[in-house]
Amino acid sequence: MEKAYNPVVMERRWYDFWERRGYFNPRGQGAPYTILLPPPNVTGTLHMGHAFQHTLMDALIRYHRMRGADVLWQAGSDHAGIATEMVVSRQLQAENQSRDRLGREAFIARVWEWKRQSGDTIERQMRRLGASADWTRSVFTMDEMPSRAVLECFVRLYDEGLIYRGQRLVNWDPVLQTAISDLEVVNQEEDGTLWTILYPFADPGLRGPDGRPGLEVATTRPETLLGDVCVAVHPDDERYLAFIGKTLILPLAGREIPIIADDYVDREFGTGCVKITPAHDFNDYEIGKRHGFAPLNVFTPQAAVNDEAPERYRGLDRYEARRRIVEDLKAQGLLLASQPHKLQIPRGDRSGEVIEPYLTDQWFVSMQRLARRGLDLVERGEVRFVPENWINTYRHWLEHIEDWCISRQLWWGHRIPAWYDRQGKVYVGRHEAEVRLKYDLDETIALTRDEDVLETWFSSALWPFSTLGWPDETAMAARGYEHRLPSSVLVTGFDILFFWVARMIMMTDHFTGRVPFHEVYITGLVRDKDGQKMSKSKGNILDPIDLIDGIDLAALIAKRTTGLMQPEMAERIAEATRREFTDGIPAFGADALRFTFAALATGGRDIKFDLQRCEGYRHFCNKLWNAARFVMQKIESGPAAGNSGRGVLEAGVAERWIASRLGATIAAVDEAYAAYRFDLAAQAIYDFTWNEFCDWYLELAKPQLAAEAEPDRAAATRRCLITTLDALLRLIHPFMPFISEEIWQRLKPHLEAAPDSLMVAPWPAAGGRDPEAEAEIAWLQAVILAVRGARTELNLAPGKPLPVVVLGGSDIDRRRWHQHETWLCRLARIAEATWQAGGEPPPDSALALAGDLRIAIPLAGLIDREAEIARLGGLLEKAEADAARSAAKLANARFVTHAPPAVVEQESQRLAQHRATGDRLRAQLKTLGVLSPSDPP
RNA sequence: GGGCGAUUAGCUCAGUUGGUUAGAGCGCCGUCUUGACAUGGCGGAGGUCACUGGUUCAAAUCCAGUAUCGCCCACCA
Repeated sequence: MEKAYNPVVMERRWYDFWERRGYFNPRGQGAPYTILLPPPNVTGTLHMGHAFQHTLMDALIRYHRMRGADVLWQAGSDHAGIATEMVVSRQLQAENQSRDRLGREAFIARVWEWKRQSGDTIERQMRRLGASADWTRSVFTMDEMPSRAVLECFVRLYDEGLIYRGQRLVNWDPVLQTAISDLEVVNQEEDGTLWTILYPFADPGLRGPDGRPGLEVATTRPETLLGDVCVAVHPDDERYLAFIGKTLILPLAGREIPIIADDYVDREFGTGCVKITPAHDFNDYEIGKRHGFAPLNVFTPQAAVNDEAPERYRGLDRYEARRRIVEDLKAQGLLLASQPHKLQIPRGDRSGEVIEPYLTDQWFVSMQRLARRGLDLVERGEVRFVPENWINTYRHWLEHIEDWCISRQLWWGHRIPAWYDRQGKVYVGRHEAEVRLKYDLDETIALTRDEDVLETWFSSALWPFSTLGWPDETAMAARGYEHRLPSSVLVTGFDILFFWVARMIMMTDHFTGRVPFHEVYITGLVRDKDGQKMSKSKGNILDPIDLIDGIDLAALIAKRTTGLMQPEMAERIAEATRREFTDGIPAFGADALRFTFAALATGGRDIKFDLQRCEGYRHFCNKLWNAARFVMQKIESGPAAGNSGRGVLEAGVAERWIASRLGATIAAVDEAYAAYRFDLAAQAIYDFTWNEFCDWYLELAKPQLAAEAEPDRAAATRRCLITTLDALLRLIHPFMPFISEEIWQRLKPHLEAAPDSLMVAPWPAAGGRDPEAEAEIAWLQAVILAVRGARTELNLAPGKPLPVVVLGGSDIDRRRWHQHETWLCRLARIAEATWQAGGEPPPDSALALAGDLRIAIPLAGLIDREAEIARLGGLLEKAEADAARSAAKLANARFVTHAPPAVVEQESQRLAQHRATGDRLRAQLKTLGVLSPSDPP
């Protein structure tokens, strides 16, 4: 084996090997275990969030595959309507072309072309990460199979009355010119102005509460004034009681509008008078409805003023109209005040544009009934969230859900299966022929199909069963519908809990009567090392591929600064990047990256991604690599004991110990997987590998391998090296598939009845513990650590073997010492040990304490007396403080009577131990000439 | 305005039902080119567990409140 771990050459080797052998496909045996890949959008490339989630999914998939399950990781991708249209539109713009000039058909052809060339990017990246998804079953949301499910569901929901079409106020993006759902609107607090406008009374004789000839109305959107239908006050507001039912003259428009009472109005805010514009505000829409006012729409779809408004304002953009209206009001003396005001601005999550409430015809899914079921299923535990507190968020949303606007005025997506006759009557069916048949329409009636498409999340909501061939029975049988639904677990981010998870639960239940998955593991967000959200505009994105392969500084800066929405940020981003990555990013390899993600995945909270962590796990790979190299050298240098009972019996205490520790580690890892605690699993593996296998077992093995006089022992040791490394590699494989396979393939010739690949090798069983061996080695470690500690603290040459005198101790200590003398001498660098039954240690010696043992290191002339006195003094101080604390506890009668006997017993043993330690230290100090260092406590 | 979460070593985080002297990695200090590994070995320093009060024999852990930060939801013009 090469001396250093090198991921770059190695990781290329294995992926094709696995895939060619069909290991990614279900094997058709065992209990089903299924994960649906949240289909990534075809717009982009893999980002850190994907890599994180994919790592966890792949770990689960590989783990369960090794445990013998019939595993399917269902791959796929999403057409991502708006996002993809935007990407392609931007490309067209760069070519001086446009969507509208191209026309619907040509545009869609163009998007398909983009999809084909970019759709593979994510898959390629996932392969680099080692994702063992079944690519042969990969599904795209606009493929024929899922599209059939979309049609079917739409038609059924319509026929059941759960889908309806209607004119409603919706969130409208005036730039993209499409409706979007509530969830696609993000409210941001921004600076604005609150204007106070005087609406004059129609009756010139009237005076308002402050003596003015009208009512003062506060608004943040004066341009919508043109669409006002009334002014509302609170029914109990004494200031305005007298005016309810009177009328006002709408400024600039000159229309007469009434004053009404509605308890929606907050008397404390502004002037207590609210202008009501039903066509341009969601609340006003409701008030208008309550009081029988028809909405008056004064905007075009582009959010310019339309012909309903006075001529002076027609055609003006909404902001231009605002400016002009404020100006005109001021000129007429009707603008009473304007003050800075913070307000929530609704923006489209994709376009970033300010969203208009806008009156249009759209398709909706009626949510009440579906939501009740969706909530019920989770409340009853049929779908379980991990961490479970997400149920609160889920519940709150479903309890306050509004009907879902599913139509989009776009071209890229599933076209709505609705047709209209000349009178605008709507007919819904799977295709035109079915519609004619269903509604008895002959050929003389011209039908035109609805121009709109369904929003992306509609098809996503059906994903758990549309990928299984539903509703086509043949396809369902072929795809294993019966045992793949529900899937085992969904791994996804909280950001799409409503967009996707909730809707899948509702739709899957509605159409199949099943839940889509048993568990939802909700991951946190991957943030940068300072906790900032990673985004292109902040310039702090990391491409997972760059962590795997490495990237130089120039290329990284180029990547971060090209294609920015705000090019002026480029210099600042470049500067920050230079500061953080002076030498670019080194190649960490996919395994180290994956292990980092696993180690950071603590119970669903956001993770700050720190390169140093990744570097640490690359070192871990190197450690593993070198441990394997050592094992390979040793097992190739002589025979190994067989797997027979005899070999096991020959195993020494070190072998029994490492087997016991391995068993405990496997149990811990199993437990961690069951609880989705990837961090704990990674920790257990890391700890075992480094701190037990490498630091102790390999060191204990060395003298056994070198003992030529004991060939059986060496053979048993070789056997143990083989079995432990084998099990360890299996344990590591779900997190680090490449390095584990690479090493395992080299180990394979030494294994009996091994499969072709580690990937399909069985998961190791968590064997029983061996308390006797654990106690024995714990004793050994305590002695070695005590001697080493004393040596270094006294600045004794670390390499030089020293003679020691051992005092005290029990028969067991004595037996253990003699039995393990080889190890003690080697690992603690002891030249020779002399046992002394009792009495004083040699003068001028240092003392190491391990349990009841006193180990004196006589070093006349070499020892720094003052240093040793200081060291022992420190230890004594601590022993006395500990003893005092225990004594105080035991002196407390309430403790002795209330605490469980075991705890009291433990405490008194502790006290005895501390006192004994103190006595020994005092005795030792006395031999160094320190008289009565302190009185016993 | 509601809801959720966080606050533990210089940094990033563990700490399961209350019970040794609160742990890990990274970083830091000292030391060692010993035959798997300097991407390493050995040893070490470093914490009033945000704050206040309460429950308890015993609190990082349970309860109440406070502070700071973050996220989600929400119709104050």
